[in-house]
Formats: sequence, structure tokens, C-alpha cells
Amino acid sequence: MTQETAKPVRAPRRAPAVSRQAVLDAATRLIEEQGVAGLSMRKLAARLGVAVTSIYWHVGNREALVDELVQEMVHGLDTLAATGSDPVARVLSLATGLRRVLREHPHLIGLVNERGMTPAMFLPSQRALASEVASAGLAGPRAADAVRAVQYHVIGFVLVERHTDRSPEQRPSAEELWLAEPAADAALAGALATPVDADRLFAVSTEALVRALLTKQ
Amino acid sequence: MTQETAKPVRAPRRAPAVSRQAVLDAATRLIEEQGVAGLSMRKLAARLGVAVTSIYWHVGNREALVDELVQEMVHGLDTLAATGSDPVARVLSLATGLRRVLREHPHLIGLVNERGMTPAMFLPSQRALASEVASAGLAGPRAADAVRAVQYHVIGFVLVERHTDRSPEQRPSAEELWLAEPAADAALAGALATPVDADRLFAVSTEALVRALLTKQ
DNA sequence: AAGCCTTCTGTAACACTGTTACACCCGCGA
DNA sequence: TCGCGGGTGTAACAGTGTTACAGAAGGCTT
Repeated sequence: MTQETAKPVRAPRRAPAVSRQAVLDAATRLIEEQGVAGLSMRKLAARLGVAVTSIYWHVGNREALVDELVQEMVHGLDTLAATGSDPVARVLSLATGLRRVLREHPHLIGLVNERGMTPAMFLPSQRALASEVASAGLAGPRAADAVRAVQYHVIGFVLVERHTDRSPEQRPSAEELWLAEPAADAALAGALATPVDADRLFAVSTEALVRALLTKQ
Repeated sequence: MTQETAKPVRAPRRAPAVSRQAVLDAATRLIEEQGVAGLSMRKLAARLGVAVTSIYWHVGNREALVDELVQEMVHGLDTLAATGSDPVARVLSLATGLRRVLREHPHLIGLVNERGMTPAMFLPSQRALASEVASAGLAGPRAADAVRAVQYHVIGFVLVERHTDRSPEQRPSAEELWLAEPAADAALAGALATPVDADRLFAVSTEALVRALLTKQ
């Protein structure tokens, strides 16, 4: 299929018009510009000034192409490390680090999840999380729950905010709806009529979750 | 466009081959069977024994069709009510109710989020959540944070588990990877090598989050 | 030198998608 | 009887992923 199956490393006969990496890079750019739906093999070929079949020769097919991009992103999560003094702070640092990396690839994060690669993606950080959770005094199933709860919370949060961010105009925005009807607690209604501050909400909710998980019992 | 614009209610000249509702129902069935990607206008027309243009006449276009389905689901969330005695239990009942309804429409939940309709979808339950949070003693921005944190947590959890469930074979499953390398805490590693019990994980993480949010300070 | 083999690219097609311009039927009101 | 308008059908357009097939061009063996 691809040129990786060549057993003896031999100099290329002719200067290739495109390389596998060039295709991946162009695909990444295309996705960043137009979203995943905007990634078409023909557009990719046109942008590289090459016929469609060349793309197929280099990366197999569209599915494999996207898989490759996903893999690249997953490997970007390998370097996460905890910082801070107490376990809660260290787990929080991991969580915010995860969110930061995930938000750098807003288009790919959904793909990772759709491909069921969430566990694989989280494995490196899962080790780090497990280590911190263990040093916080948790063990066995309870510790595993804590690790997974943090993982689900972080990626779930990013999945939600990914689309909440970029919704240009909500049909009836939650803000309007809260202001339209009088509620019992005016202060609460006013607060809920405010646009979501994702950074703060993530900090608040994650800290609450982590603190509760680590100090439970 | 559609037949809804007929001002005087007049008996149909001829018995229509399909109705708008029949199209919506068939689309729902098609999506449940083959996923959102399996919903094509031609398949829909063929299943109804009708030409493609009839579908367009009744529902406009594919986007509008899906929007309609999403709206139907959103309205399914109107009837959620809290049960239980203390605020924590009542909020948890809302959260589990939300998750239950969302899981009944696994294919649509992603669409709702992609369309940026998550706020609108959650508005009814948001009122209920706000009421419970207020009666727990929280007010103003802090209460709003609690409400939104629960929302993000629930929908994020469902978004994650939606695809974690049905991944047939993970490339390297997290289970294998944990068993392959020896870890510091054998019990933790063993627990993490176990498949995720989503129901239990949801209960544990949500209770931890809610309890922390409601008793903060 | 001749031929082959591998790598890489291009042409052209297939089946599929959403969408629409257009013609047609047919029952009701005038 | 005529027209109108709701509802349907035919056929096309452009776009998609994918592939069978035909080349080109350099290194290898004979």
C-alpha cells in the first residue's frame, strides 16, 4: 500500500511530487480552515497540485488519513506532567493541561472520541493521574473511579465547550430566555443570563470534583 | 415552501403519498438503524416509496429535517422533575434523569451539541437545577456556576460514553496496556484494567461533583 | 544495452450524496 | 370549462470517496 512497506531502504527513483508528511500537513491545514467536513481528497490534491490518486497512494484513504492525524494528536498528550505541591493541585494541573492541549486541536478532539480512541488518548495522562490519586491516599477501585471521573469530566467539558464557543447566534439564547421570565432568585437568573466563562467554569467544576474525589471519606 | 403555509384549512385535493410526520418518523428510524451518516434523502424516499422531491417538499432540506428531529428531542426534556428529600438527592435525580433521556437518543445528542443547541436543550432542566441549587443555600454567580457545572458534566459524560460504549475493539485497549506494564499500585492498575462501568462511574462522579458544589464554603 | 521491477502519478470512470429546475397530475373554486 | 395550487415525478448538476488502469522514470539484474 504505502511506501512504508518497502523493505530495502532505497533512494527514490524520481523526486516525488508529494510526500506522506506533506499530505498530512496539508490535511491538517485544511481541517483547521474548513473543519473536518471541509477535508476532501480532491481539495487536498488540488491544494498540493497533484492528482487524487497520489493522495491515496500515500495515505491509503480518507479514514486512514484522519486516523493518522488523530494519532499525531494523541502523541501530543504524552508529555503532560503534574506540577504543584499537594495532590489536589497536581491533579488539577493535569486536568488543565489536558484541556489546554485538547483545545489546541478543536477539530480533532471530536474525531478522537468518535473513533473510540478516548482511552488510548488518555492513557499517558491516566498514568500520571493514577500516580497522583494513589499518593493522595486512594487505592483500588475507588482510586480508579477518581481517575476515570476526572478524565470523563475533562474531555466531556471540552466536547461541550467546543460547540458552545462557536455557536454564532443561538435560536433563543439562554441569556434571553432567562431575562424574559422572572425567576425566584433574581441574582441567580442574572448570573445565568450571563455568557458562560468557560475557563472559570472549568476551574470551578474541576476543582470541586477533584477535591470531593480525593477527600472522600 | 411546506404545506404549513396554507392559510385556509382546506381538505387535500388528493390523498398525499406521505405526510410531514411520516417523513420525520422514517428519518428517526433510519437514524436509529444506521446512524446519522446513514440518513440520506434518497434512502428516505425509497423507504417511503416516494420520489426524493416529495421529501424536499415536506421538510425543506436535510438540514431542516435534522433540525426538526433535534427539536422533538429537546422538547422531550421538558418534563424532567426532581425527586428526593435533600437538595443533593434532588439535583442528582435531575442529573440521572437527564442522562437517561439523552441516552435514549444516542444519535441525536451529538447533533444537538453540534448545532450549538445545548443551552436551549438544557433550559428546562436548568430551571429545575437552579431552583434546587437555590434551595440548597447558594445564590448569585456561585449558584450559576453550580448549575452550569452539573449541566456540562452530564452532557459531557454522555458525549464521552456514547462512543466509549460502542467501540468494538480498541486498538490497544486501556485494559491491555495497564496489564502490560507493572505499575506502582497493583490494585489500582487492576481496577483500571477493568472495563468502565458507566452507570457506576456516572453515579460516583456526579455525586462527588454535586456534593462539593452544594456544600462549598 | 535490454529488460524488468518498483515507485509514483495521471485519466477516467463508478456509485453515491444533497439539491433543484421543470413538467405533470388532479381536485377544488370560479 | 378554466385556472390555480398542492403534491409528485424525471432528470439533471455538482460534489463526494474510491478504484481500475495506464503510464512515466529511475535502479536492478541479465
